[in-house]
Amino acid sequence: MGSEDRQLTARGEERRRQIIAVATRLFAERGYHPTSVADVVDAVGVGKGVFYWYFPSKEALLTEILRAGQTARRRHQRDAIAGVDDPVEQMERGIRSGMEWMAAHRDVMTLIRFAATEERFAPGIRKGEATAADDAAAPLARAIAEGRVPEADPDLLARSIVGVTQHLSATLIHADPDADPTPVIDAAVRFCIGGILAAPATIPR
Amino acid sequence: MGSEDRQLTARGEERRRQIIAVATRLFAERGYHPTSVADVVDAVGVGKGVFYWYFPSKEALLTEILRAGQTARRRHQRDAIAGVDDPVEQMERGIRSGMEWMAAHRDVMTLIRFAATEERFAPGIRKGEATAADDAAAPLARAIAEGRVPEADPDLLARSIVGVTQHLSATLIHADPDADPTPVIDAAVRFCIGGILAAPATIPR
DNA sequence: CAGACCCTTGACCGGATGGTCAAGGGCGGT
DNA sequence: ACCGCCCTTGACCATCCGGTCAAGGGTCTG
Repeated sequence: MGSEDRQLTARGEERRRQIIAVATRLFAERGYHPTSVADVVDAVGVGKGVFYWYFPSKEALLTEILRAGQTARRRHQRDAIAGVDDPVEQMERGIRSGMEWMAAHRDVMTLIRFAATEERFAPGIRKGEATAADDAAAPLARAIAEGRVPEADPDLLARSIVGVTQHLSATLIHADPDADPTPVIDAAVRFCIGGILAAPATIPR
Repeated sequence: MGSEDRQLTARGEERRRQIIAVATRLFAERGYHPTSVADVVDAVGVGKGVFYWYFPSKEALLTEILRAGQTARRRHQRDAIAGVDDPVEQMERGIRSGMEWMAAHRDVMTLIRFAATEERFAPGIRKGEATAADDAAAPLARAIAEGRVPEADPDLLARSIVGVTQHLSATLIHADPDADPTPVIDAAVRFCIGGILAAPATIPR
C-alpha cells in the first residue's frame, strides 16, 4: 500500500520535493495520463520503488500538486492584499498578484486546467475555485455596500475576474514565458475594473 | 491502417455520427485517456473493428470532434451577427450566441478545455482560439476607430471576453444544466461591455 | 561497533490498451 | 439470382502501466 505520513529525514524531504518538481514538469509537458510513473522515476534517476515510498499512488501525487498549488496562490494573493483597506485597491492588487503567481507557475496552472476537465479531480478544483471566488467576492460586496460599485452579484463578478485572469495568463503569458507579462496584467486589471463598474443596463447605442 | 475518406452509404454516415456522439459523451464524462476504444464500441453496441472502419485512430476521432466543435461555434456566432451593422451590438450578440452554444454543448467544451492542456492537441485549439479572437477583434477595432470605444488592444479585449464567457459557462452554466442560463449570460454581457468601455486609466479612488 | 530505521533497487505481476486482421454477413444494383 | 462492395465480428497481438515486494545499502544513534 501507500506511504501515508512517513517519518522523513531531511534527505527524504528533499527527495520528495524533487519528485514533485519533476512530475509537475512532466505532467504539464506530456500530459498526466501519457506520463507513466516509470517516466518520472527515470527522469529523477531512481528506482521505481522510490516513488511508492513517498506517494501512495500516481493519483495522490497529482492531487497533492493541485492542492499545494491552490493554497500557494491563495496565500500569495492574501499577502499582496494584507494591510490594504480600500476594497477597490484590494481588487486590483488581488488581480495583479494572482496573475503574477500564475505567470510564475505555468506548469501548475496547466495541471489545474487539466484536472478541472477530469471528473476524478474536478471536485477539488471546484472547491478551490469557489474559495478563490469567495475571497474576491468579499471586497466586492463591501464596495457595493459602500456605493463605490453598482449593484451586482459579487460571486458572478468574482468568477468573471477569474475567467479573464486565467485565460489571459494561459493564452498570452504562458505562450511566451520570456516576454514581460506587465502589459497583459495591466489590460486585465483595466478590463476587470471596467466590468465591475459597468452600470446595470449600460449598453450604449 | 486507417480509414481515410472511405465511401460511406447513408447507413455508414449514420453509424459514424453515432460513434462521434457516444464518444463525445464518454470522453467528457470519464476523460479522454481513461475511456478506451472498447468502452466506446461497447456503448454503441458493435464490435471493435467498426471503430477502425470509420476512424484511423482514437486520436483522430478526438481531433475531429474538436475541429467540428470549433467550426460549429464559429458558424453559430456568425449567423447571430449576420445583418447587424452596429459593432457594439455585434459584440453583444456575439457574446450571447457564443455562450448559448457553449451552454448547449457542454461535452464538447469540456473536451476543448482538456485538449488545450495536452500538447498533442493544443496547437489545433490555439488556432481555433486565435480565429475566435480575430472574429471578435474585428468589430472592436471598428468601434475603436469610430470613437465609440476607448483606445485599447482589440486582441487583448477579445481574449478577455473569451475568458469570461468560457469560464462562466464552464463553472456556472455547466454546473447545473437544467437551470436557466440567461442571468449568467446577461451578467457576462454587462461585465464584458463594461470592460470594453473602461477608460484607459480609470481606477477610481 | 551494533542495531535500527530510512531509503533504494529492479524484477515481477495481473490486467488493460490501441490497433490488426481473416472471415463472414447483408444490402444494393443489375 | 448473383455479384460486389459496404459493413461487422471478435479473437488476437505486442506493449505498456500502476503497483508490489523481497532484499540490500547507508546513515544516524547509542
